[in-house]
Amino acid sequence: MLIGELAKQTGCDAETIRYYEREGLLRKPSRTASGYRSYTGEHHGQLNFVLHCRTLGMTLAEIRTLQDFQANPGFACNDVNVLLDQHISRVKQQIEALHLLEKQLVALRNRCRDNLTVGECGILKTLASTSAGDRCACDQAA
Amino acid sequence: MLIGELAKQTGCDAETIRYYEREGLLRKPSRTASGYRSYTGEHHGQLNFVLHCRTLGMTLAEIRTLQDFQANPGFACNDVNVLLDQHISRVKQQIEALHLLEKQLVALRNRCRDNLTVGECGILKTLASTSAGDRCACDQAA
DNA sequence: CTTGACCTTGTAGCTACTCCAAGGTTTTAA
DNA sequence: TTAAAACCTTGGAGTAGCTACAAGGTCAAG
Repeated sequence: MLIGELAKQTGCDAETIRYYEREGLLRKPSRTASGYRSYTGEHHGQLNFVLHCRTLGMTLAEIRTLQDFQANPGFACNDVNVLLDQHISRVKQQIEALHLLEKQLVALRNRCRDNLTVGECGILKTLASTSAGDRCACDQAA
Repeated sequence: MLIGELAKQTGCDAETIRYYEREGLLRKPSRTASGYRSYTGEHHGQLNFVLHCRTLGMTLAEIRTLQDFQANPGFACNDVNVLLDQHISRVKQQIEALHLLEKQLVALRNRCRDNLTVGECGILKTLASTSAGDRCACDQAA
């Protein structure tokens, strides 16, 4: 199977597949006589593992860690649980930060319900007037 | 005021201040005889505006747009409202995606409540077995 | 035998910084 | 007076996770 076919089957861009190979997340495939990458079902499975982890928001480093676990089936899987728990709590933090952010944005938005000029706009006034000390801890939110 | 002083007053790193200047978000300050940047209260206010927008998760491009509005006080501020509304709906989408993500992660985590070996771990099995077609639309979540 | 669809490598771009090196300036202390 | 510490300068590289492009090689169909 050439890279285009694997890309089609997995829904992953061919450039991204090459990128994952460079990053060591995908075993290097054999090559055809003309140098084209030639993939097997095993590569397909490995790529799906990576893609699945990515949709769950894991970083490439985390995925690499999970792959290391996979390579050592006899080890205790507690570390897998820990990794996942950390990831979950990170997601929870993000959600919380975004909720706070949303509240602030809606409050800001409510400062200009009318159709005024930019000079009178409560939103821009608020953004300009607030001092840096009032900034909240939601920097991580974005 | 030199850059270090402005950094201290605003809580913004000096390198970031120089970066904002390069990116056109901060007016270029005058220089001392020895070439040091010399800031005024106006710069202080402008930087605070940028920082405040950043804590609200706005991109630098959005902030530039808002600054353009500021420069034209006579214009209708409706576009400001639109920009903010778009930003709010983006944040809402992110929150939703993260909620979905969290649910999936917790479900995944529940596949291994015991202390098994990696080979028996339900988490890795699930991650490996799920096909790409099952991937959800939460890619934007991270 | 040429057109088009594929593949290759290498490099640069994206966001919003952050860090570093190599050097100039200013202040402070011995 | 001089030396060290604490500033400042520019330019360039690195971060994550791709994405896009250029310049070229390969292959099947018409």
